[in-house]
Amino acid sequence: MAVTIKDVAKQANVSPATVSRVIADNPRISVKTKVKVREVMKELGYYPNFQARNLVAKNSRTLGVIMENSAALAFQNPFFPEVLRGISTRAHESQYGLYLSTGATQEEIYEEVIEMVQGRRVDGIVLLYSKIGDPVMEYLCQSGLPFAVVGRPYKNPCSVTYVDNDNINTAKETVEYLIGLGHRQIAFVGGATDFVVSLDRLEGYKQALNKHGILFDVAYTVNQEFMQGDKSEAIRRLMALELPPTAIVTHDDMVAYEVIGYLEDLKIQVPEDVSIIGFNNHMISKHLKPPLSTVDISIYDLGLHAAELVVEKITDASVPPKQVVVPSRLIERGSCRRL
Amino acid sequence: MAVTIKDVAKQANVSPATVSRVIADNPRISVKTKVKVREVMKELGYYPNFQARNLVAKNSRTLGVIMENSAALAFQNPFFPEVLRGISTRAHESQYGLYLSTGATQEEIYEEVIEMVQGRRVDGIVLLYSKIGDPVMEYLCQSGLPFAVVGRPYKNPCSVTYVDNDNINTAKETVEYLIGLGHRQIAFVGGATDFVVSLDRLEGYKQALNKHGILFDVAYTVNQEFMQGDKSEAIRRLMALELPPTAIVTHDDMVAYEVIGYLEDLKIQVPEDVSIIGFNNHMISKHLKPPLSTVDISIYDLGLHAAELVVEKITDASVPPKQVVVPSRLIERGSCRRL
DNA sequence: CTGAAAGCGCTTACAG
DNA sequence: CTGAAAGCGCTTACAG
Repeated sequence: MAVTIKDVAKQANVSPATVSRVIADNPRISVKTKVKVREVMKELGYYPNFQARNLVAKNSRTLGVIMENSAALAFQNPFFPEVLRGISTRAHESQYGLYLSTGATQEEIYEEVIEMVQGRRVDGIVLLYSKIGDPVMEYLCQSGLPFAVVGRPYKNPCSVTYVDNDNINTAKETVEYLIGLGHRQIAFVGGATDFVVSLDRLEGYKQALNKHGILFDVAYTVNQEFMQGDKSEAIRRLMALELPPTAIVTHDDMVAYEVIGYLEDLKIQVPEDVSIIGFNNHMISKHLKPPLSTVDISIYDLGLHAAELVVEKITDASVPPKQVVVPSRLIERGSCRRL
Repeated sequence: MAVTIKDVAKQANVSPATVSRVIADNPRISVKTKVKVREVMKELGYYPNFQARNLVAKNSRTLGVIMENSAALAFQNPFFPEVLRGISTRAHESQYGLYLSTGATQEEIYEEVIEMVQGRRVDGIVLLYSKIGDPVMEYLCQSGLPFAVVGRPYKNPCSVTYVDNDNINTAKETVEYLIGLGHRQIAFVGGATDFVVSLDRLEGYKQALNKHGILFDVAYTVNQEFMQGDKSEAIRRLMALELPPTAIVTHDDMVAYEVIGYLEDLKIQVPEDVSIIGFNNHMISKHLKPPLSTVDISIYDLGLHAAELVVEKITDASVPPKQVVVPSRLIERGSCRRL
């Protein structure tokens, strides 16, 4: 049997209440008593039982982290580990633990989140994605539990606390960079269309084209869901257009390299024939061939701020919803060329 | 205030004990009562409080997952997300939650683990690494809590439950594959030397050389710590040997590509001048140039089995320590050539 | 088949 | 400065 507060109390000749106060470092307890109790605690190897403590404290000092477990994609992508590292670091600073969702489908996740919240398993939640019509976010909103989203919510963004890049402008500037290099036929390979980040980047892409008098044409866009089918076929189709793209923006570095692979199959060289640009600045991208121009979106900071916001909200329920914009920046390397 | 068992009891005109039994689906409760109580639970939106339930049940239905958060490396590497996906899947099947360590240093992790265990936060633990002289594993051993390690323990492996590849033989076969292609000068770029996996693979490397009458020479080995210094310099030195390697085995695909990058800086081509082989079969490796020959170590299965073993041990404390060997296989692609 | 009571290990007003 | 008592929300022998 584990040693409890009673064992310590008995051994130290004080009441359990006093031991509890020593643990909480209550200033009304004499230094002498504290020293003695702490000695006994060490001697017996006492550690507080979290379940008991949390039950009465009505908190858990735990943050729930909600992510999708389904797609191998979600995991292979460096986004998840890096954002988690940011969350983890910030949580550890404030002595919060991390509880991870394990569900694979949207339904499983939904059920899990409700259990976490209603079951008082977590004090707050970091939602690692923002998608359209997501019941999880809706539930979270009406639950009243502190939470922060990594990514802009689709509906009423002002009432939700979130961290995001300015994806619209980032995408816009990225496309304008290519336009500045003389490109006019620019393709866009985006992520799944139910993610807000995909919509935002597509919007930025459109805005850039529009600003420079280039007509938007869906034929130049490829989305992730489509790519789940036959990716190489999607690229083949793209390059078979009457005016094939001279530049391609992709939503992730690894996807960029995959596209480069398909282009090579078609004897199309990067950057000689086609320029390409990625997102996320994967650690390896600068070492690969060609070194990839990419947008660094500061994934670690996204996680750090999300955790920060949740902890703040837990600590002080009266803070209004906040939105943090994490800067992103274009890193020029060798995968784009001037026309 | 959240709705409790008492609220349900009152509304359903039964005692709290009965409600509790309905939750547990106790067969001694009449169907009629069950139906009524369940109705009320749904009506009031009742969810059990985990803290309370766990306190009396003396378990938490939670698995602790211990990993290192320090190195950006640990996270960028696809190993972590993929092994977590395996763990997550298996845990979810048995309705276990996942609690993640957040510590960055070995000391922080050590403290966290003790708190998790003594504080009854978790019912079992998956340790995601095995390193020499790790106080965490020693503590876990003597704690009596069910745990499983991903990776062979350095000391008394027979008394610890773990999952691993047969790293010695895998490395041996990998090197023999290169020897079979006519290579004699084979370099080895391994991970940090305090990880058992690194030792094992180095051992396999040595065994292969020895078996084929090739003298082992440390000059042909580069370890990760060394590489933390100046990686490109390490490769330069390697290639400046009197008999430079004609083949290089690296412990990770991404490291392999980084090495390839440094080789290219030296105007050395892969596979024309040097053959190279990776580990982990990163999703992107088949798309990159050159397509990388690599050892697929079934990371997902490593996680799946580790979780399986812990759950089994939790369910039945009497099961003896088990060791599961997950198969790995060499995937031949275009980065090696016959001499 | 169901209820009253005790208890899991802790915290926190309330007294003194 | 410290203790006795009540209670957090649940479960589980023990009765009946």
